[in-house]
Amino acid sequence: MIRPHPLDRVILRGLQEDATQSARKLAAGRLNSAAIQRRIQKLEEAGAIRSRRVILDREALGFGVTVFLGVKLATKGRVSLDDFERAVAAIPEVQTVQHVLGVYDYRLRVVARDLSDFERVLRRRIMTLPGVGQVDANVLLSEERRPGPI
Amino acid sequence: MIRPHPLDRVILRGLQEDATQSARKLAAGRLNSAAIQRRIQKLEEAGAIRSRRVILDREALGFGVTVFLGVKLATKGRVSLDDFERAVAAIPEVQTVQHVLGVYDYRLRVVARDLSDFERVLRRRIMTLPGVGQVDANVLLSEERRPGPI
DNA sequence: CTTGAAAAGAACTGCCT
DNA sequence: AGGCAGTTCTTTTCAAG
Repeated sequence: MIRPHPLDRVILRGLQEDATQSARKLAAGRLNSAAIQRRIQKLEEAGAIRSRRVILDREALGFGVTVFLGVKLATKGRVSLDDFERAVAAIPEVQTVQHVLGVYDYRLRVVARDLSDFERVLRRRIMTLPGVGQVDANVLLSEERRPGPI
Repeated sequence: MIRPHPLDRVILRGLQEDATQSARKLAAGRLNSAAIQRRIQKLEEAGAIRSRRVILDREALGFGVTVFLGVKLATKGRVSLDDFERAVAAIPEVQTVQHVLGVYDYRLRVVARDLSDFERVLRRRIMTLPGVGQVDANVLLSEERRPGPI
């Protein structure tokens, strides 16, 4: 397990907010940019940083509807989990697949152009998935991502 | 609304997987790096790209437990929504706050070091939030993020 | 583990097609 | 809008404290 140095925590927090920040800005006078650079590299090698990605604005791109689906499977053998996951992977509108333990078996983040587009996805793609039992839905109104603990 | 050029779709898809990719790699022989560069800048100005962030490996950092909470409020006036959101914002373990319409009123992504740490957060932090009614939980087993439609 | 400098690479700009 | 070339900034590497 990685126990990040206090300086590393500052770096990780900064990169979480904006990954384009140069090492020089992250240093902010406290340290040399090369030192920060080395710390970032160490963190990446140690696996603390999983990936660097762009977050798209789906609404600006014409996908104004985001819905979270909670799925309960009707049949839960190992094969049915594999089948379900394989079939879900073929649906382009599904942005995230989470295998969970609790009220649901799977949670899906689904994006669509509008509600009627979402209905199409739900009827043709989701409800026809192998092994699907009950499906609950929540429509996203607003979302705030926060740094979380480090 | 932004209607991205086919080339832009390729670029956005690439940047979603790995935002460190240089324009040269994204071009991949098809185009000049400067052309890609300009397209990326246009996309950023148009608001297609919301932000660039690092995704941390919480497990590697000692936060092995991720739980999704579905929260139903007991009282749902405008004031209680504001109160709830303000109070939630003060909990460092809460990584995401989603205001939703459907089965729940709010969905929270909560990270903790282990299950007993999570119990502490749940009892001391979540259940004491103003206006909280019923709380459902799902423990994350595995997660797959996919590109989604563009 | 930090510094400072030098080398390599990527991003941005103007001009041309 | 794509290509080319020059400038600037960032990352990377390395010797040294």
